[in-house]
Amino acid sequence: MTTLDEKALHRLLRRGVAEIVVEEELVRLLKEGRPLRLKMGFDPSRPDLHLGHVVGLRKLRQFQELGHQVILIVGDWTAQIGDPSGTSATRTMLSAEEVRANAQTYMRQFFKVVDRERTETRWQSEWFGKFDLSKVIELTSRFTVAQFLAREDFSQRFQAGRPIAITELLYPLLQAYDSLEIEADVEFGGTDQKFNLLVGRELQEKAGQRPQQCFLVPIIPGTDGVQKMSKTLHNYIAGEEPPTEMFGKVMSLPDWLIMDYFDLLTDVPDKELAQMRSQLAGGSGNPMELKKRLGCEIVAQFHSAEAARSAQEHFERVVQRRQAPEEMEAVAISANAPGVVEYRPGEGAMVEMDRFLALRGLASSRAEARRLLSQGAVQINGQKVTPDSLFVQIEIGGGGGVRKATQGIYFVPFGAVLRVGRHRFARVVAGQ
RNA sequence: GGAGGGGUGGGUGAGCGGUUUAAGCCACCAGACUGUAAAUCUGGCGCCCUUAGGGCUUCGUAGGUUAGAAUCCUACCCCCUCCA
Repeated sequence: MTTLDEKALHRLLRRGVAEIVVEEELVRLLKEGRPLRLKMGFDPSRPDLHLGHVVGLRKLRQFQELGHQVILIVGDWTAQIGDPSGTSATRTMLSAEEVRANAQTYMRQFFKVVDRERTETRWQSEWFGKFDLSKVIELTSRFTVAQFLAREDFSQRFQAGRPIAITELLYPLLQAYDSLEIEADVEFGGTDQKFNLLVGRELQEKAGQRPQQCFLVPIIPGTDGVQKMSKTLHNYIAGEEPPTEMFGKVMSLPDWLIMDYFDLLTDVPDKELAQMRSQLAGGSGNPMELKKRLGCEIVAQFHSAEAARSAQEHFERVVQRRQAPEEMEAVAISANAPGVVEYRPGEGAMVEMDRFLALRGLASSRAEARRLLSQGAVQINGQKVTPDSLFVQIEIGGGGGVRKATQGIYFVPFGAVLRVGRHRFARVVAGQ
């Protein structure tokens, strides 16, 4: 066990913490000098892990560095109920294989942050698999409806006349029982988990166990800057994203989120954070530069420092200087491919651009391709394809079936870089 | 068991016989601008056909009434509330 000085304690219990119940007891536990059992649950119906979760995982990691033990609970039973915090549609039961696959996906990301050596993985089915009705009754008998209605989410819905499924009431109980089973000393969760964690605390106490401390971490806003990061709101940065995308998403964060992210998702020392804050406030710091640093810090955690560097280079090249990326997808043009009007071996081809873009997946439909063209979003070798040039009159075919096309025929040379919008690039190559 | 409310485009949420591919907002896409893929501004945002223009498809599902339906009728499915 590492000894605990005041500075370490401060870092552990102040930064990136929303609330601790009960803090004095946690401090006492930490000073006991034995490895604490830190509980963290995970819902295997949603294996994706994003930065919102990482806030808590980083905290677990910090505890591990002091010698404590993480117990990761795979919530294969609670997953079937659905977390009451949302609009909770009925969940479909997951097969054992699905749960296992999801758990693997999850852990692959989980252990990018948390130390595998100091983690024990437990499945709820270990204990709930042999739970019988008498135990359910015993468990439920320990709590009252009034207690549950104290929870804001439940009481609001109750008063608004919105439904609360019975199983939803069971959810916190099952989660609480997990704590009892593994004899958790501390349970971690976002502030929205407060109720659930408190139920665990209470259950342990009623069962004669030392009640767990509840460690609540802040919920971070998503890339929209307003709502909490979540998959359903499509405002998340996933742990599994490729470096360039992860970096790009960080750059697209609203500026006002920069410091929160630094605070909760990086190890940049408080002193530096304070500097950054004053820079931002005073207008002397460029938010873009800070965001680049943030992007690097985050990408490095999930990939590598090297990946972070090249992601930044990619950003500077493609976004800032508007140059083509080094690597891009190749699109082959052959003589009789759809959209090709005239094929010139060794040179390139005349193509109906809208059809071409749609068929090659560079636009989602022909209508979409037209929109992009008319908005000037398409470039060939850096040359903007202007709407005016849409109306080039060209004769197609020969002999009897002469057809006149008056729209969107362009010459695309082999080797050309095709750019659609800001993000999509392709290199044209000769095909069969 | 009884009474009632509701199912609309990725999300909210209007519309409640024609002027409706269906308001507004959000998300998203593009352009401009910029020290950022921030902010801001502008435009776009079902699909197909050859631009103009035309055609098709969409408002829980299936039928029906009508010159015409997201809007009316019938049946069915699903969701919710209240009383018991």
